[in-house]
Amino acid sequence: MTEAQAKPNGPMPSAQMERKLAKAVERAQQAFMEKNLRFTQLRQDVFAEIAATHASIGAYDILARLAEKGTRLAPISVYRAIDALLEAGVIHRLESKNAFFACRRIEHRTGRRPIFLACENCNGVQEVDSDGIFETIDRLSAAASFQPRVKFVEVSGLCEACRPGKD
Amino acid sequence: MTEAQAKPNGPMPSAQMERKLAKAVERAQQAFMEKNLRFTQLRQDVFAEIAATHASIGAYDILARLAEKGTRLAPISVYRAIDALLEAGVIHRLESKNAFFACRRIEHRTGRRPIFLACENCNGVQEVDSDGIFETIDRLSAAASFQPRVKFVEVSGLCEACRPGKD
DNA sequence: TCGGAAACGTTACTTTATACCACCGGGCCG
DNA sequence: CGGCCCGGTGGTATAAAGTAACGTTTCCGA
Ligand SMILES: [Zn+2]
Ligand SMILES: [Zn+2]
Ligand SMILES: [Zn+2]
Ligand SMILES: [Zn+2]
Repeated sequence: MTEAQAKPNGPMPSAQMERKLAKAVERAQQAFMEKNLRFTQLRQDVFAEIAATHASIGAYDILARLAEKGTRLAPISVYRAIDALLEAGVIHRLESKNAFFACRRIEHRTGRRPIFLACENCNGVQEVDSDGIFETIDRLSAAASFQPRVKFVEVSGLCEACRPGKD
Repeated sequence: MTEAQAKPNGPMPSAQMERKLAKAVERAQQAFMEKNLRFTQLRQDVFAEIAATHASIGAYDILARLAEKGTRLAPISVYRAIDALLEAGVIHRLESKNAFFACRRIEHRTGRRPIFLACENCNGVQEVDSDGIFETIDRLSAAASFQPRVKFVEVSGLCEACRPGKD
């Protein structure tokens, strides 16, 4: 896993990946500005690392990758950056895996919640529209006199590419 | 926050609690028999500890409570018991809290999935019928060419008893 | 009754996450 | 200008959650 210079992360041409990553970072910056939060260097570095994987990644993996690039950090620093990124809504937390991934849908930052489809093989995550699930949850909660605050809908399985019996 | 949770259902005489717990243990035993699994002493102890809280409880809390009663165990032993209890379907795991609670709906052992309403104040958990949510998830997964394996829907919030602004 | 599988004990370890305290740098008040 | 607050950061240490490895015991069916 040592490459000349750039991110060795997938079958996509490095240049194109770089461009996409830069765009994602730019969008993140925008999100921070809109919420009057500071997109510091550390936060940017951590976000870039998460966005670069195009999958879910654990806090300590981020730590390790940054370390490889010369940025040695304490875990707490990464977690603080992650907290800020979560607050800005530019990443999501995958509860079932204790991992994080970059949000690719701008509308999530305005309160709209998706559901997460997490591949057990490649760690890729799809965010798909909840199609009324959260409304149903609200209704069920109300019927149970329960006041919902945070709702998690996560599905673990296999994505199309990782599915067996297809070639 | 490991001690003395208020029960969602108010104070209950100790004798009655004992009786309820005994019943729960008995039902668990039944479930183990039906699945040809062994309801060993360790598993029974761990289950009793979980069922006694009437709320979600972490593995290390179980460990501590058993230790107080003279049963000193290694973490792995508790986790092995938990695995068996999960397999038998007599407890559920709350992914968003890394905690476990006793199932109070027999029908869950036959594949029917509920959604979980977890109180952030008292740690009580309600299991309510999913009312088609899981079917919706299946549909959304199919539309995304995703093959689901494990699904969970968890809601974190406040139960009726813990709700502010009501007395 | 004996042989293999399941359960358990013990030790050590990994992974995930937070507490605590000091410091720095920019905005703000006097 | 000078002192102060405050959010962000660095560093150390430690808590919390979960697992690997390996040997021993217990159970159960042939
Ligand atoms: Zn998103
Ligand atoms: Zn995949
Ligand atoms: Zn249940
Ligand atoms: Zn409550």
